[in-house]
Amino acid sequence: MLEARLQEAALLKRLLDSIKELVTDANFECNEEGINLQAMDNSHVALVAVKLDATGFKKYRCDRPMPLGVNLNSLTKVLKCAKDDDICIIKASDDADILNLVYEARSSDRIAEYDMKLMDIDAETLGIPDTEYDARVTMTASEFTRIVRDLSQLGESVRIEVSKEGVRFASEGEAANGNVLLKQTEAAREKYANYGKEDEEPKEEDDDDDDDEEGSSSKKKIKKEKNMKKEDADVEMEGEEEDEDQEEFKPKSDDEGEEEQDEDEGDKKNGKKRKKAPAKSNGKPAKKVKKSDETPADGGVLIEMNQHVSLTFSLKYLVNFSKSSALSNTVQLMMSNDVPLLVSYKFGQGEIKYYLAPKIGEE
Amino acid sequence: MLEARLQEAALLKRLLDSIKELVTDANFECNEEGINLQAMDNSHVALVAVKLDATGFKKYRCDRPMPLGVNLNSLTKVLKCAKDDDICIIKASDDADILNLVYEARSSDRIAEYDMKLMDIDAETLGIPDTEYDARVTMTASEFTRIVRDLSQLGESVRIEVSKEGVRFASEGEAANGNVLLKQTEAAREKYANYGKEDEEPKEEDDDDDDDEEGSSSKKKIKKEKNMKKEDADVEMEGEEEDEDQEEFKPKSDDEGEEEQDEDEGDKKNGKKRKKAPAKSNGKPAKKVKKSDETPADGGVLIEMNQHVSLTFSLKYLVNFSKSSALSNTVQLMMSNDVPLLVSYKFGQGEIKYYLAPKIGEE
DNA sequence: TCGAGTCCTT
DNA sequence: AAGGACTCGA
Repeated sequence: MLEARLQEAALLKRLLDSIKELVTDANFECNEEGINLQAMDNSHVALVAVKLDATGFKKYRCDRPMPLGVNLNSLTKVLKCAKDDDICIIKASDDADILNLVYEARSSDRIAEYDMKLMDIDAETLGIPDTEYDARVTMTASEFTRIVRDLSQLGESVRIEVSKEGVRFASEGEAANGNVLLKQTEAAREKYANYGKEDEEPKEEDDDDDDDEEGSSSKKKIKKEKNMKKEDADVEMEGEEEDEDQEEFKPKSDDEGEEEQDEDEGDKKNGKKRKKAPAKSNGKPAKKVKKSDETPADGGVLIEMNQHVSLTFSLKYLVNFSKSSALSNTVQLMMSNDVPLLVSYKFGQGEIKYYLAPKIGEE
Repeated sequence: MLEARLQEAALLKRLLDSIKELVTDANFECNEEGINLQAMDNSHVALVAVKLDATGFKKYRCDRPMPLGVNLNSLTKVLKCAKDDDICIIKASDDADILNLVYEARSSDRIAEYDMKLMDIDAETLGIPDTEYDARVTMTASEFTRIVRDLSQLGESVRIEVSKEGVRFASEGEAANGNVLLKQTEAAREKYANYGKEDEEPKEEDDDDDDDEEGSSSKKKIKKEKNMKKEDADVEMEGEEEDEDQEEFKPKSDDEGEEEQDEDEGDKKNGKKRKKAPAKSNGKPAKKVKKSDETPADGGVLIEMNQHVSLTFSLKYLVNFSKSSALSNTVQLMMSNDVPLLVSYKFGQGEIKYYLAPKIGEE
């Protein structure tokens, strides 16, 4: 038995808008901690992972873990029947063959109820390791959207290059080449000082003891990352059907990875973890990270990095990912060389993460 | 070497939006005085001429005249990558095979750079004489847009008829006939009293002594116009490839035209030069003609004419021209019987002019 | 007058 | 399916 009451149907609607073109069917894995969805896109090039925390619901009850196999097109249709500010109650009985959605107007004078057929979907929940990345870029979602959309006019792919000074997105096309450089600014640094530290579990890291083992950890982390991959290989994407695309996901194996940029690395990497331990939160008061963030001004990025990274990705997917800007004002790009990019949008009740393998041939 | 710095990319964006459906490729003729573009539309029925004064740029440098052959679709794409309030720097080296565009955010924390391939386009710069017209109609761009769009729903063409009292736009269609009469009002007269006299070379008229020498000069001007045509025939549109459409552009041939209107003629041609000599500004204070004009109220037209004119034009083109209302709030229609209509939008940094041959058969 | 939603076009 | 334009509502 699952019963989840959502304050606003809009959240689900936006969520579905974000992923429905990438994925057609997916299991909503419900357990007492919340609802998770994970799926490869239809061409098995990208992976999307959604997490909705139980705490984000007005009411949440899930007696036992259950996968709800949903056709996203159907769910999108049903969700279109909800008004944005309707209260939305989702129910499924233990046999999990029907998803029951109730939309209740704020005023309670309208109650709509929909039953949607569920389906059995092979559970391919992939264990995605909480990898460490060499570079993390935090920026406004709208700017990211803008950049990938702009560049997608020119060419098929974009090279993303991160250095301490900023991040550069560069594309080449028949008619024109273009690149956009976003500089790290003090304003951006302050703006995002607390990003992901409130309301949100970092989750992207697994070092639970402490966030700031600066120094020392660079190697460790890199190793850890690799380890993770190995360890979870069987449950990872690689473990799945052998798709040639798959290969891209487990990039070339690490030839380098011995370097130390301890201080920076430590800082960066632990940034997320450090949330609760306000070790050095720039002294900023804990601003609520509401739906996303409340910062209005565009421009500027926060760069956290150990190492210069330069990766090339298909713009088509990035444009697709960027639809999630409806869910959050802020996006984070996590990158390590030759490793899939992680694009993360955190919102009040959870997070949506996209993984995309880099183009190997560069271009 | 060309380098031009534009305060707002929006100007270029709007400019391209205005013409990109009319013309696919065109030379941006750059010289020390600014940038000019001139092209026939794809079906060789209309001609568009854009002028951007060097003085309108924040910085402008052009060492030697150079034509930049641009595919307007490509340029449009590249310009879409600029935000409206970006500073836009255009550069081309002397070999002129690449156009470099840099967009700089106001905050300078974003710098985008695009390189666009240029192409060789047969220079067909047509010498367009600064013709005298029998009638000039000045009105708000939005009203013009509205009228041609409205009438285009009824029929294919519109008859524009100018009398002292006003201007009438009339169309006939299968389902309905319609006409719109705009009366000249005192308000409009005042509103436009200084239009084009500030910031801008008049250029549309050369009667520097007065705008309203009604009566007396009508014949004179007509003659002048014809002279102009003859004189510049070789460089005029007529001089181009023999397109049957061409014919429309050189309406009836001047039977008279032996007279000398030296002063007028000289004026016209030098009109641009004369700008600094504020001969007769109607005593109006020099209101800045900013982006366009600052007059808010719609309605009413200013009519300046020697002679009643009645001409029929294809609405399709007029609707197309009217896109330039993004550039200016005011439009001027210049007409003489059997001569191409000139539709002119003046904006802070220049002007865009469209020429359209009348339909001869009337309908 | 501005913003959001819908419809149409590419 | 996405972007732009237009219309209606707040």
